[in-house]
Amino acid sequence: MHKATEQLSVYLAGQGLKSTRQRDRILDVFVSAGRHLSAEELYLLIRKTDRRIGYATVYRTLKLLAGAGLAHERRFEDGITRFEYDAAEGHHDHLICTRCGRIIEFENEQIEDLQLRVAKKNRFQVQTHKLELYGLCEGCQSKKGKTEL
Amino acid sequence: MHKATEQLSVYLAGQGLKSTRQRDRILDVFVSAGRHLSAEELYLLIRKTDRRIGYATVYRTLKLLAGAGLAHERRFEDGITRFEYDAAEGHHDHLICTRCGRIIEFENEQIEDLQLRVAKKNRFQVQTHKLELYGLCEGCQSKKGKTEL
DNA sequence: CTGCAATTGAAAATGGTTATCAAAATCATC
DNA sequence: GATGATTTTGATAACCATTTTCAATTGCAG
Ligand SMILES: [Mn+2]
Ligand SMILES: [Mn+2]
Ligand SMILES: [Zn+2]
Ligand SMILES: [Zn+2]
Repeated sequence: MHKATEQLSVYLAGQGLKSTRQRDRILDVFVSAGRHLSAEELYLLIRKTDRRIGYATVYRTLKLLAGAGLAHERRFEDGITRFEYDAAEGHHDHLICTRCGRIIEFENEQIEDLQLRVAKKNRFQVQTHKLELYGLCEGCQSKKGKTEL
Repeated sequence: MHKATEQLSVYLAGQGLKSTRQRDRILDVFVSAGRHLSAEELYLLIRKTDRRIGYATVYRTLKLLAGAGLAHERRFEDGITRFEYDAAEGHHDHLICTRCGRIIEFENEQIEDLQLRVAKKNRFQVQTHKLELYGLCEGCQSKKGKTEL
């Protein structure tokens, strides 16, 4: 039993919720993928080995995982909600290629500090934040053509 | 004729597009509002003095204004697209109150510089970026209750 | 004016996501 | 292991912001 599966069990038990084949399966495929996934992408991945899982269940379970702290919800500019497995590594932000969709992650303590300073100056109490840089990844800078996002 | 109206005329002429009562009206109300507006909010504002304007036209015209460089499209976490009039003052980012929806704008050159440094380190060519801090504005920090966004 | 391309408004379509609800599964208790 | 209250599931409909459609109207060059 992986760490994630264990964590989900604990969460479900604590909330008086039930452990199901679907929830275990969805979490397993989600964690294995190891990347940002939309509900549909995850649904299609799971379908490859298990056709007895409904679309709505994937949506519901992703929300559940987010509530359990196992997934983070991300909404980039294309309007599609994606989730990423979060093994509690800590916060990070994103570089998003507008041509191929590639996502690069980064952390920058200096920027985080400056954000808090800006908030303080405006007497604003920060709960969360979002920093996304859109542009061309290394591989896409040489190619020609229109963007994807 | 305001600066914005003038700018729209020039844009339309240059693109072989036509000047219409609707476009002038929408731009006028949009600029006068002086804040971030969704298509629906703008539609309702216009309705107060002119009932001969369609919903679709407001959507289309906002896109047009964005293309003309007169409006900036913003998508915050509530999923509704908003537009703000941009009198070419330059770029800014946002603090967004999750309780009352208030939007505070800020500019921070240091953060912008650090963003470019992060991009460079990842050999990423930045086109645009988005920095949003979500939390409680001064007035909402004292009050109790649930959030809006 | 005239003619034609651009524009409009009402309504239907779209697309991602959520709600509904009857059937099935889970699990504490016997 | 059987029972039964409660939760979960899957198919489908509903939702809702936005876009598309298309016939009627309008702008404007000639
Ligand atoms: Mn990430
Ligand atoms: Mn703004
Ligand atoms: Zn790329
Ligand atoms: Zn507030």
